[in-house]
Amino acid sequence: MSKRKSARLAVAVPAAEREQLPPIEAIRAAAFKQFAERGYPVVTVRDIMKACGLTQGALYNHFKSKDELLHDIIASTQIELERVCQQAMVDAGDDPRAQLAAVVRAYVMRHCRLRIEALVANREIGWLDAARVADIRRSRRAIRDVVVAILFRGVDGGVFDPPRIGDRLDLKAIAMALLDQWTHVSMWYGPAGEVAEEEMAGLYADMALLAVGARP
Amino acid sequence: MSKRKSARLAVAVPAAEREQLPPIEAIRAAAFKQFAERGYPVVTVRDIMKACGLTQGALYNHFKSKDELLHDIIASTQIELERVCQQAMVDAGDDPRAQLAAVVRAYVMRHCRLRIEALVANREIGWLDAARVADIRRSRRAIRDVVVAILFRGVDGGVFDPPRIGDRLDLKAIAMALLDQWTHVSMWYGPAGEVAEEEMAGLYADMALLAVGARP
DNA sequence: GGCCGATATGAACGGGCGTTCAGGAGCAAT
DNA sequence: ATTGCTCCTGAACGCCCGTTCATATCGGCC
Repeated sequence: MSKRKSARLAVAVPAAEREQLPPIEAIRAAAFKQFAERGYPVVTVRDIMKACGLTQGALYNHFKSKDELLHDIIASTQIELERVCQQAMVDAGDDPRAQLAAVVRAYVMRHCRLRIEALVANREIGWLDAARVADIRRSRRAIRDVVVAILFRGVDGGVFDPPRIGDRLDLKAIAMALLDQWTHVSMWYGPAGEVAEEEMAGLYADMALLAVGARP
Repeated sequence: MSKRKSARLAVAVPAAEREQLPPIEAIRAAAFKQFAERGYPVVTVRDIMKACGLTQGALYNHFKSKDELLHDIIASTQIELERVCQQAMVDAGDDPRAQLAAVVRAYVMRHCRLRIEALVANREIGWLDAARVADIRRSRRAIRDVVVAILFRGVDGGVFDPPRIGDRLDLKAIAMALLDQWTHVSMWYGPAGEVAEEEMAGLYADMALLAVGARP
């Protein structure tokens, strides 16, 4: 096997700040960067620790295992994403259109700005063991349910008219389709890109409102 | 490391047909299944060959390396996907609305029916070496360009009115957003599911037409 | 029957893996 | 000066990896 020395994904270096981070934070940062660039299973404990200027054994003073390290960094971003989405909905008032737009903006903006973190959280989750993966999936379901709830209120109040399957309305499928769209902007959004994060978030919000048949 | 004995993703067994396949096809099938379930880097050559009732050395009578095997199975599905999309557009006549709907349907239907293949093609591409990954990316770009071209003709002919960023129109971003949505249905669509493939494809087509502001 | 090309075997190779652990370094409190 | 604690080192352990290769098997063809 080629063992992948080359990068899967270019990621900007966090500059010279590395030196004064406490070791546990340096490990987290190095792990994030390397997992994003090359993927969890081919990044070795030795790789991560060398990037922090330490040797492999020192990892186990801060984490029980490589698996726990992955869970730690995924869980922290996932929980924060859940919080941001809940907050966006609450702050947006009562109109489901405003709520949906606010959640899309928050979600997409975060996936543009913190694309490394989003990438790792979404792509590497499968390497966690069963107990830890369940923890993350719960949070994902919670976000999906926020979207479903907004859609339901919008349909109920007559401001959304989303496409149906025959005469059935599958809000869960629609929410999944929208979330897939928002999530994977982190796969291709260019940080030095031509389009600003806010503009991208606005575009996605407009598309979402159109897709669910929001009345103007 | 846990080395992941458990499945990342449940996949139906191809039944008793395995026995009469020629060896190279049996290897391809076993590799597809295992890569989908557990991910390329943790599936060993020994795993794949044991699933075919052979030993590890026999792989190299059919493929030059594990990497070539991955490229072989990804490329075959990717090329076919490209062909299906092109064909769908051509068969749909001149109306960009019919063309877009046809491409969505073809794309989503394929990603529901052949979800294992789609999953591997989309998720494991990053493990290929640089030369082989370029080959696949070209095909993906070609599909994206099909979508961009349809959008362009639709806007040009006044039947699409997609959201803009300020006054700018970013058809590439819109095409990417739509493709992300269609692609990742393969991550959660349940084959024994409540919704048939055709219905799901129809739902996605409706959402796409709404999202680009198609006139009725 | 004898030969050949295609294909399978399974030991071997060189290397890397996650994790453990005995020992050492630095430092604050005694 | 001594103790005790935290943190780090780097060798060691047991295991598995992709790949190679000498050897064996087998079906078809002269």
